[in-house]
Amino acid sequence: MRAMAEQTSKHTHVLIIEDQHLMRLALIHELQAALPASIVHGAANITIALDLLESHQFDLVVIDPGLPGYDPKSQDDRFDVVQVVIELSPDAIHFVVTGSDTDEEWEHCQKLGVVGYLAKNNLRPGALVDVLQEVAERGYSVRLSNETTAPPEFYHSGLTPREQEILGWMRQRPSGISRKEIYEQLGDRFDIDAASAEKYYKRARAKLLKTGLLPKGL
Amino acid sequence: MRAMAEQTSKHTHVLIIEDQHLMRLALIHELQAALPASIVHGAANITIALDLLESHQFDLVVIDPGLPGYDPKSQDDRFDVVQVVIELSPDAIHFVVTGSDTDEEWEHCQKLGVVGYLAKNNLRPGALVDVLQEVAERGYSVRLSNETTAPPEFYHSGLTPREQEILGWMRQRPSGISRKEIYEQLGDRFDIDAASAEKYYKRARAKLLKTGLLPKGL
DNA sequence: AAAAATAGGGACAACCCTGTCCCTATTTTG
DNA sequence: CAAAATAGGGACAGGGTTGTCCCTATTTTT
Repeated sequence: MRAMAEQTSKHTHVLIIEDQHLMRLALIHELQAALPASIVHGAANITIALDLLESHQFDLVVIDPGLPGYDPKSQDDRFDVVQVVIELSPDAIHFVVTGSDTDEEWEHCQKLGVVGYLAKNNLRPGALVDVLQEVAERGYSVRLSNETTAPPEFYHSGLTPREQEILGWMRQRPSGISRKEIYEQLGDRFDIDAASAEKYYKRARAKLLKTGLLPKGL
Repeated sequence: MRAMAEQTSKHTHVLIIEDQHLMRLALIHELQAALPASIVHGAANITIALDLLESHQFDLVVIDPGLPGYDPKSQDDRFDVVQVVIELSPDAIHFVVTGSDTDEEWEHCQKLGVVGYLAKNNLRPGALVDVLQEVAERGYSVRLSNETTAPPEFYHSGLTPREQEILGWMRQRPSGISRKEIYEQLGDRFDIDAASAEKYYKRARAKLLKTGLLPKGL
């Protein structure tokens, strides 16, 4: 009485192949945020990945070719992983995520069937929605390594995520822009009232003041 | 009227230097979980890091030596980053987190003053508490790369974190162990009632059944 | 066959986060 | 000076998560 049609649901089935545990978890979270109705599987090594590929059918597979057991300096080894995975999931679309990206590797991966090539370096929270959309529109998406000018981050254990987020944006306020304008931008961005954004900022500020520590830019 | 004593609070001040955004975020979360009363700063590149090191005093600095602008194949470049950071924060303890660890690099880092050397490969969620304790007890902690036998992971967008967690543990149940025993272990581990753990598992199961998808091991 | 384990629920309080609205001083800007 | 912006709050509803307790069938074990 086994159910034959296991892929009847409307969910997107995703597989993440990545040996760094924290990165794999982060990618899983990113994927779930980008694809609200999704089921995401994680594989820490190629053995598990092959098992899952044989027993499930995926719509999207994300591969980090830098797996243990393969020589990280050997391009052939890296491509082997990608090629095997693609052969086992011919109907899925495939992304490669890597810490050491090169233009040549992307070109080679593209020939193997990869449509997304993303440097870990250039993969920010929330960026996957853009990547997915770009793939849908243009057929591929490439984000090579990029020395970013990200502002310093500040995390206080007493703040809620919203407060953290609002505070992060406020700390990037360019001179000449009033806070009020930021509140409006934030309200627009998060689809909340500007007054609410203001409230969050004030509460965050109050918390930091109480503990005697708020960053320079207020 | 500037406040001179900025480090009066009881909080632990942490700096994470890591160029991969998702990994940096993950490390920040891990640190906040491991050090409940902590203030964590993140730096995506060495420039920001140096700025922060000059303007703040840290208790713990976590460094990924594989920063852009440095030749990843050059050991000298990697050590340079570590050395400069240590010189600018002589009172802090220093961890190195890297995707490409070697025994020799650890030995060299140790001479520079590093007390924690962790392969990203071998850094699981929650592991930092153990690392911190080991450092406190033995003075150092090393976790070199390790081809782990992690079980496959399964994430469904409709499950709460607790349900996700309980389900993850339940899926690893060895044969011969009853679910009830797992409930008791979980209750012990999360400091909740075994009955609550059972409840979470059942609810998770119900949700998966409703969408027509539950992993093989029930 | 009796006992234990399991499936599949309902009800409920407590808590936190979110989001909205409203208020008054004080400071800065035009 | 007058107007706008900012600091620093209070109150409150709604929602989700957590955690506890309780219930009845069905299945498995002993």
